[in-house]
Amino acid sequence: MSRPRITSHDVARRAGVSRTTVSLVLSGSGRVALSPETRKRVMRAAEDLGYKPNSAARMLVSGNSETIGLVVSDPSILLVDAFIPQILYGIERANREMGFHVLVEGLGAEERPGAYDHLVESRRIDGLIVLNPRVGDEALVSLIEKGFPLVLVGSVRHKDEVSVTFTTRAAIGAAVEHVVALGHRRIGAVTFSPRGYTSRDARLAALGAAMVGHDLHLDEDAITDGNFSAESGHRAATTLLERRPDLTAVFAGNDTIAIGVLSAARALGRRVPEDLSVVGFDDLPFAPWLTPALTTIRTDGVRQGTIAAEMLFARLGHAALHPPRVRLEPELVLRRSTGPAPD
Amino acid sequence: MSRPRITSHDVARRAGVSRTTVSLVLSGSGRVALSPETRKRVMRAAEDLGYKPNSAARMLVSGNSETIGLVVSDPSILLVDAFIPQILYGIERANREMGFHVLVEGLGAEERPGAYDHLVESRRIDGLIVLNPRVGDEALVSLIEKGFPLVLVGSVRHKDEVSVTFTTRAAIGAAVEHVVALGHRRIGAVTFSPRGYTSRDARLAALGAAMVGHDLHLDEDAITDGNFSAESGHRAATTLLERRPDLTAVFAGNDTIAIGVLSAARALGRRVPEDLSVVGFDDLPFAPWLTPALTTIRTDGVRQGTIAAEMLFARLGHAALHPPRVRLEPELVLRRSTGPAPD
DNA sequence: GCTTTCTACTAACACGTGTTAGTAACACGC
DNA sequence: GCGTGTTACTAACACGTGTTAGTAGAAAGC
Repeated sequence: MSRPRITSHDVARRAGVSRTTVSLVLSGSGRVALSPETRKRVMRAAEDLGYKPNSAARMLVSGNSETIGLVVSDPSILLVDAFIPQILYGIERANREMGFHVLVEGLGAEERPGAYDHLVESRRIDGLIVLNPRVGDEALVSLIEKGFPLVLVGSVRHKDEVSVTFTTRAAIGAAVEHVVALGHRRIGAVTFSPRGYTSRDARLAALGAAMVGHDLHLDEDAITDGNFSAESGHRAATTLLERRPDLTAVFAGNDTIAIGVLSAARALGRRVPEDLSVVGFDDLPFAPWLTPALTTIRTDGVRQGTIAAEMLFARLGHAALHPPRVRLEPELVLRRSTGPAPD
Repeated sequence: MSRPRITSHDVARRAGVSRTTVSLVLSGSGRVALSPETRKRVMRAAEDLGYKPNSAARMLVSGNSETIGLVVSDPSILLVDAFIPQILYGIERANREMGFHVLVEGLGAEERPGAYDHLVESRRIDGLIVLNPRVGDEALVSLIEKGFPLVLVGSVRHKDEVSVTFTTRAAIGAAVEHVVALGHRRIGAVTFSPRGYTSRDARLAALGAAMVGHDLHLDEDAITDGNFSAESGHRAATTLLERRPDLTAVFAGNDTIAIGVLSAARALGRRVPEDLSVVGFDDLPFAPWLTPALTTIRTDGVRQGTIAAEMLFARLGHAALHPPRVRLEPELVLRRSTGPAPD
């Protein structure tokens, strides 16, 4: 271990040229003329010695780290919700293709003003992707206003933010249409999180709006909040179904919550879909294999992650420009957890 | 944006001392004497200016990046298996506590000899944690033999490896005991992956051994291989149950696979647990909320990740020494998916 | 009063790279 | 023969930090 590092100096000596030449060959912009023969010789020497440039030195002089930061607002969500890994995968793959690295950083519960400063100011990263941002995160807003290269997976409703989100109106509209067509009129919801997470609020608003379009109303007491986990979904659904036993359809905030809803329904002796229809959100890979197979709204987390990464590369000048806000369109997937309303 | 960076030079000027003094105050080993008053003044100046040391410069001179690499052997597993996020969470949290950063790197399908060299030789990371290593990964073995600080979450059965794994004998023994006590004698298995992943092989071997202890035999045709996803579990279980309709109990390679097994059983008209008992592995957060609630073997992924990180810190000299191989003991959790064997 | 020890600080180097300005050699045009 | 380019290369600086060797001044020892 700790055998002496090979530096560009060693390569230069072996190739019989100056260190400058080595640098120009291996990472020069081509603005300086070099004979093809010298080029070959240097590259050969580098290859022979197994030369890998020291990234710290490179960062120092260039100012770029070829690394992006990925901030997971509340990392404990990782434990229970399978959606984040999809996004992570998309981001990681896109970065790998660009030769970039991904630094994963969790934020604790504390959201003090300087939360991101350490990462940003230490120049460790060139840009940032923030997952599940919360409206009102001041540290985040200040970073946006400073103009730091930043992409949100989600939204904080800031005019200058760059973000990837999913529209909800059309798909939830279609889902409501589907459920209403099956005869349901008393519809409830179990969200995936407390208030403040924009996509929770957006999904709920879209549900309410779609119901109004059918002369229905989403009652306040027909909503209970989950907290990311299946267990929280089970508890919230139990509360909901005991308070409002007349409900015949429930929209779950996401598929993990839906697992809990299915479990709660079963525990209360309600058969799905005969007595109760359940609609999920996300279409995670396990959704078709639940009992019963879940009707849900498909969002493509991998794509969302990939696009977030591409938008960031664009801001860093490495890719074609994107519009500042990308909104993806999810899609209704019909399976077995929705059926005709009971009489 | 891009306002001039604040360097230690600026802090020095403001505090009226030399740059050296600033460096000594903020990160010196205390071997040089400094008056308390100067200390205060420097710290005050740094605070006022919001000084954050440039990490690249620091890395360059110190040789440490305070970053560990986390290699996910096959990142697409992220998409379908919820166990990896548990480990990731544990690692991330431990690193955050130590002030370390985590660089996540996926390996493509290609496993050429120099797979890890880029990360290691570029000095971007101080140490490495490898998830789901595969026996026979030469690049990995060569890294181990070079003595690079490396911790495996899993094993490649190398004599010098440092690894965290789960024992399987006792817990699987208990599970077999439980199932046999319920009257089952024809037992099958659906693995979570093809051959070559050590924990697949270990779980299968432990199952076979435990069965022998009860004068039973795990037939070759009572085993089918899944491939991480619930879908693959469904397919493999369907094949298995059609080939061996006499089986009354099935061990699933993990809980995600178990989702598929439950789904397949239902599709074939086999009730769980009345007609078929199912045992999972991992006790993921959703396991209690499946239909029926899953009997499974609890492994603590977060703890595994935390310990892996601590072992690495130990190797880097930042923490107390660990034994080179830690084996955690999982625990049988009884729920509703196992019941008396049908007559 | 002279040397010695101690305190508080700093000058100067090192880390390994990218890049700009500059040079030496040579060809070319007139 | 002299300026003008062109080609192929290199010396020297910059990036921002950690650390060692060294210095000036004061205190202490005798």
